[in-house]
Amino acid sequence: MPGHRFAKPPGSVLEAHLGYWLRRVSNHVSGSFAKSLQDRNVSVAEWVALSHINEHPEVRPNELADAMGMTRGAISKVVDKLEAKKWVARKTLAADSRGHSLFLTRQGHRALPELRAVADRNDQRFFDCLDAKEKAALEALLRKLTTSNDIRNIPVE
Amino acid sequence: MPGHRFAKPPGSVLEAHLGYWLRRVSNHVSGSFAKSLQDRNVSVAEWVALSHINEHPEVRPNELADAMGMTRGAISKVVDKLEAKKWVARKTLAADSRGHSLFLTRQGHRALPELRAVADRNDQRFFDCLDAKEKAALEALLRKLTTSNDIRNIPVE
DNA sequence: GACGGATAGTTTCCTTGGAATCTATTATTT
DNA sequence: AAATAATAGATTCCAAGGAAACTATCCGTC
Repeated sequence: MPGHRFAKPPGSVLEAHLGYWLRRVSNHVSGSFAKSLQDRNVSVAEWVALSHINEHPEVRPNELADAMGMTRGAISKVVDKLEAKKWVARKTLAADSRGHSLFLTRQGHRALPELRAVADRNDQRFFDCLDAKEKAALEALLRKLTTSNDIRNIPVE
Repeated sequence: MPGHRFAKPPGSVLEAHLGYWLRRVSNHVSGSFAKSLQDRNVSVAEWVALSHINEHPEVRPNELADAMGMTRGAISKVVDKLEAKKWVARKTLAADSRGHSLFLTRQGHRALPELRAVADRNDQRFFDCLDAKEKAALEALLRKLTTSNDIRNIPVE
């Protein structure tokens, strides 16, 4: 193992930052995922929202925003898109007429499997180069970073 | 530890994807970095470009785009910003008048240390929760993903 | 050495997402 | 119960980045 003896091999300032590597890889993975989805005219954010609403029926836009790490404004637009596709509907709460709850339409449910397949394929393709152990290690590290930095998580319920 | 015994605890389809975790953490780290920089009116992309040009004087926009994983069009705009700040200058190549080379101005050099400090702090803060071993593991995994997926890398020279 | 392609960089158009504002409703205070 | 504050969601405005078109130059061929 050469070059590990005298402090940081000069390398690059950028490369010294884990955030740099993270951004690099993440942008690439997400970018490629976005490209796979764009044949279907679906954005990554739409997929995440759809999937989340599916798993948390009756979520409120508020919570969805938290879960997805986006602002309410952005979520509002994403939901608009999904509503335009007739995949998601908003229902005004009985208790509080300011609030809505979100749920999938029948069509939304029908759209899920294919999108999930695209997501699965994309993920597999990218992380194929890691063996099971490495994948587990990566996931564990990312989870640790998530919780340690109080990154708003999917309502764990 | 409940619910860990029978195959994949249903969890969530999203959470099953490493790309999801990656995006989540990466967005958060970069977002926070962006916020630290915005007092100085500097974007993450500008920091990366500045730093890269510093370490590779005379790079061409072309190469910078490759290195940063951005399009030439986007780089053009980032360089515009840096030029407006008088931190970077373009010099037309003698050999090929289509091409430029980029280099830091004196002011650009002077701006570096403070920005580097911001970057360092941000990175430390986020990855503080990992010990040295974990950090090394994470970096190794990200590097592996980078090379295995042929993510255009900083010209390794 | 003129013409058809490649190439470098720029520009234009479009989409996405954040910040701040706005509207409508509900909660709280007095 | 009137007035004020807080909250949910939508809207507006802006900056960033990709795709594709555009401009200027260079290269290879004839």
